[in-house]
Amino acid sequence: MIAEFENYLRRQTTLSDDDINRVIAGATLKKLRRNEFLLREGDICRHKIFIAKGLLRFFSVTADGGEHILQFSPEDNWMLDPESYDQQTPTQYYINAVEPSEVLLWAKPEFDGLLVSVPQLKLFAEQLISRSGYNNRQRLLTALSATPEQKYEDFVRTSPELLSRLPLRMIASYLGISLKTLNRVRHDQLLRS
Amino acid sequence: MIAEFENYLRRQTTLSDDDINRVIAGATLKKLRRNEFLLREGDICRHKIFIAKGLLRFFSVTADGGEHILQFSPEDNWMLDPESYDQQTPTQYYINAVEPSEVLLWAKPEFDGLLVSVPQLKLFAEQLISRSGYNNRQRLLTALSATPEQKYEDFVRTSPELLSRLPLRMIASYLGISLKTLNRVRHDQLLRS
DNA sequence: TCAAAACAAGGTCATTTGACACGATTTTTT
DNA sequence: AAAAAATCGTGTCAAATGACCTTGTTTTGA
Repeated sequence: MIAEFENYLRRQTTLSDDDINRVIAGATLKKLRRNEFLLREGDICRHKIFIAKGLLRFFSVTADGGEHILQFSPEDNWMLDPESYDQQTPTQYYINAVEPSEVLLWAKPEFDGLLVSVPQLKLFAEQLISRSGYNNRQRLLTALSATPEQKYEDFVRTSPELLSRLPLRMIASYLGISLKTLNRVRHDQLLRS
Repeated sequence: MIAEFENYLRRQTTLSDDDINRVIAGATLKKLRRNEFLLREGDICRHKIFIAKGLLRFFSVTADGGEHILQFSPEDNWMLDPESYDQQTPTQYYINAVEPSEVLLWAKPEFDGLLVSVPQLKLFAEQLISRSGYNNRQRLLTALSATPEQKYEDFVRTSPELLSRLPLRMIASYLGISLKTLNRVRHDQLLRS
């Protein structure tokens, strides 16, 4: 569980052994059962989350009870509500485990300390924020401009490894289309191949 | 034109007079005619843009020729393609002037220099990036979950000052709905009021 | 100031989409 | 191992949406 995170840092950064140990020392371990929640609407997002194993989802629940998934985070990714975390204000979102998962948590004060004492980590964090921004922009463009069929093809192309790990209703929710429409798209593609 | 920017910095930051002058010294002025372009697909986004007067739009053109607007930036706002700017790679987007506009430009090397020599500016820039991230996330959620009517109401609520400055076809493009649907929503709201 | 272009608003119609309901399976949990 | 829950794929139908076209008006730029 810690080993996964250590390998991740070695692959993605050039942090020294000491720095890596400093970062790890600040983390708390947590195992999540399927469907267990890490954040609910109204909570304050107090931790940065690294997913060592499993798969989390980040979603919103609208007034009519509909769930809308903004992000999936499988192992070797991070998850948080940036707005709620940065400003320590109540969130409008939910985070829960799609699969049984193992995560590392850093409380904000500890992580802020690490950002100062490990400057390399700050650079790395900024990279991650940038990438997340690019992704969101691309996702917004797709949501605005693509047909349901294009949205699904895009998902298959960019996240093939998630396809078999997610129930179709979650993929539909992520793409902003109904389950019915998603089934139609998949059915039509079978005919064409 | 520079006065607008100076006022903006005084309102939004606590930069010293010296720092403000340093930032201004790095800028180039440019006047834009209605519909003039600052960035086209394939270009590299070489400048940060501050809008002193007028209104710009940031959009993508899909294979079928459809325009999809991701962002409007009126006076006292910034505009750029972060991915193309950060990495100096070709963009997939367009930026042009909705109204005759006056902008300030900083080439990336100069602005990077300012971020180092004026640490306060760096903090301010990070704030802006965060806010832009929050906005994008909110926008993505709306695009995924809201009905055309809710999207329009949301736009009227969050950007009333833009309503009268934009042709309806651009608002429709920004909301990801057809002009026909937008007209229907507006017509129905007239009846109800 | 005047011609050209852009725009708002609406009509028609074919298509797409979602809501609801239904078994047949598969997966999860007890 | 059995019961409960979740999932997948499908059928039907009504409603929502977009493509295309037209008219009258406003705005723009020469």
